[in-house]
Amino acid sequence: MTRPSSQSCIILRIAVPSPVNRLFDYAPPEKVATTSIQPGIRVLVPFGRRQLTGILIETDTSTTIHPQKLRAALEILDHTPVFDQRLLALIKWASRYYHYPLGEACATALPVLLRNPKQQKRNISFWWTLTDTGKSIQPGSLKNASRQATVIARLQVNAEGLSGDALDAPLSVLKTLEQKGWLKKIPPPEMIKQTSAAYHTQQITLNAAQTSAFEQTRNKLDSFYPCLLEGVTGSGKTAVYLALIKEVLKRQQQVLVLVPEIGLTPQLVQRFGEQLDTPLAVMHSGLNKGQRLAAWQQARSGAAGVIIGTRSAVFSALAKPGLIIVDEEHDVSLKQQEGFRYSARDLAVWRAHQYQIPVVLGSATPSLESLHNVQTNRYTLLSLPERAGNASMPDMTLLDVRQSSMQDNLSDTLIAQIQSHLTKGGQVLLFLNRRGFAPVMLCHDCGWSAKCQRCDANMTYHRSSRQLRCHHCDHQQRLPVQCPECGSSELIAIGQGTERIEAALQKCFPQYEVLRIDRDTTSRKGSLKKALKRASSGQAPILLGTQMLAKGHHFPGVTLVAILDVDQGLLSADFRSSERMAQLIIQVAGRSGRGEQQGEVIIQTHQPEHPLLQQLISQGYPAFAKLALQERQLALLPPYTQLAMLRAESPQADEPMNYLLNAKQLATPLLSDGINFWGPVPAPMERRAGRYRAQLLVQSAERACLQKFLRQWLPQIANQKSTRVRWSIDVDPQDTF
DNA sequence: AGCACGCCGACT
DNA sequence: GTCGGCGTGCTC
Repeated sequence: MTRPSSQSCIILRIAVPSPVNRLFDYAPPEKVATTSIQPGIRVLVPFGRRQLTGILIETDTSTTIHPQKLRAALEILDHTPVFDQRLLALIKWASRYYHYPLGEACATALPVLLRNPKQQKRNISFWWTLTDTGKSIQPGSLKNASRQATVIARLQVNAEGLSGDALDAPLSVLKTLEQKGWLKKIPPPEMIKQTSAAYHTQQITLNAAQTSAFEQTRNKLDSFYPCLLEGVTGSGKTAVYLALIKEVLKRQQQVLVLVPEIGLTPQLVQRFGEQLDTPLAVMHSGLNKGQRLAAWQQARSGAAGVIIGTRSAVFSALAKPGLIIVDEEHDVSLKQQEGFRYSARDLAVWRAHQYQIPVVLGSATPSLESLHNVQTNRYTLLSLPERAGNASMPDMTLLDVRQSSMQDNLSDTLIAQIQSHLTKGGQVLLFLNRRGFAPVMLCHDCGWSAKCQRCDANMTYHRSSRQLRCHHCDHQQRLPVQCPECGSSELIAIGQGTERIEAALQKCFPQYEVLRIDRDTTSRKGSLKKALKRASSGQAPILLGTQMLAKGHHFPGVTLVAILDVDQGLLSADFRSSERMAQLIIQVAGRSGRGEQQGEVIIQTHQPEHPLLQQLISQGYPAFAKLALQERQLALLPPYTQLAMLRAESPQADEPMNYLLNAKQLATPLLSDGINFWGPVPAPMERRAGRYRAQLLVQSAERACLQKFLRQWLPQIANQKSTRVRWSIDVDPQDTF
């Protein structure tokens, strides 16, 4: 039997957001012009009993699917692809490399409003704007039509118009307003024509090192040019970014800027906004659905010259990309820690290669991976060795606190130093990466300690709320008055958190204000901003906080920075912990002496002879990194080898280990040279939030070898039937626990 | 992941 | 008799 040779032979091969990692074949919907069928468009498809938004990956003329099983797609949702060819290639590559289903990878790359089947009836190809009549309407006069009022109000503040989706209103509402003559459809904005004259009005002054970094990159704007901009804190990396961005904007191209987290976005956005004469599209977790879509559209249409966002922005559709910048490239938050575990930094480099444009990775404390890439000549090193302006680098000293008298983690020497700086009118910043009052609550009479019911962890005592809280799950309870074991009322708080240090500081320095900044004091919206303002204005002489304080903020009055407990990081099981600790020390130290006065940094430790710590303090980060890289090489760890972590978890105690042992067995027939297993072992904190966890590390000297192995192995793991065990694979893991 | 089907225990 | 527990299997 022959098939009709009509257009019905076209098969749509679609990536559907489902953990089933393969494509699904569909017939085209009825009456659809074949011209609109191109890879990268969204297609509404029936999937089992549901309707899902999939992405068309390719078309074919035949299928191996039984004709009776082949269903027709319901609707073509786009005229122009949401992913152009190069973006689709990036997502495909990432899906393969991180072993995450393509359909789900596509879904995470799209704004929610475009992946929710209920909301996608509206046409994103058209934008709406107010007519002259519409402009004069008072939204308040539409009492009985609040949705219409909202639309009018939003368009009144967005003169250039918004798309139907960004307006987040049903089409019926928009149609009504159109009929009333208040609204009209407009085509999406084109790339805004920028007059190059505008960029000469505000010249950026660069010092010699900045000029050199800028010029080297500017000369490579037409080619793939991966470079590491290593600039000590305060050396003015942002000025180099700005100068480069202006060059790219002059060429009518866009710049994608990736930043680690929302915390430092406002400062960068403000500075960019002041210096650049182009709309900025900002993408971060604080936006609502409509705002996200608006930003996405500005990026895709080219209306925004600069797109600045957190890691998911690496998937933004870009009209005319000319440069990618990854700020704080060492930051762990650039790697997604669950689900689609991609590294935004690594994907940024891949994307830049694909577009043949430069990618600038900036950091004061580059990752060992990037430094290794410099050593092997894959990246060019651009360095800014000196602080901009008059500021000089702070003096760092290790303070050996062994056997010295301590009050709540503050040694006498440190207290004296704090006093001295305060007397001279300086501001003091103390850093402790542990919030709460005390990490352990112990019964003095029987030795009972407060453990979390759902985790293998002690509960932290929070004195202000008189609560015990687990920092690993959401569990919290009131502090018992008596020991639940023996009834004793002698419950004692062991160890120090920021809350306790705050109390100690208030006692030591009653005449000075202590400002504590951690997740507990800044949970209310806007309170962090307020506290940071108070800190940077110098109103509070003593600042105390967790790593929230470490990143990117400018406190010009700070002359002394103290790191209270550095030992924690040196003792951790993770092989990256010393790198993290060093980065944190340098970042925190960078808060000191950014103004005119000389800064000082004191690091309290019980391990003053620790070689990495010694190297860092006496020779600085580059020397530390060199030593740390040698250790990695000897230990056969990244960046000299490649890792992938298979994790398993279950509410049942022995299941994860058994599952991983079995997975390792499955691998035996596949094992080729160069694949090594480390484990399986139970996770260092075996039980977390009521689930038992185990892990198996796979190591190889060659990326390709590891990938080839995973490609054969993972499908077999997926076939292992186990209802309770959940597993995941993490390529290039950031945490090995 | 959903969502159904299916096969066994405690209820009005 | 059926309501509902979660094991098993499929999605073009």
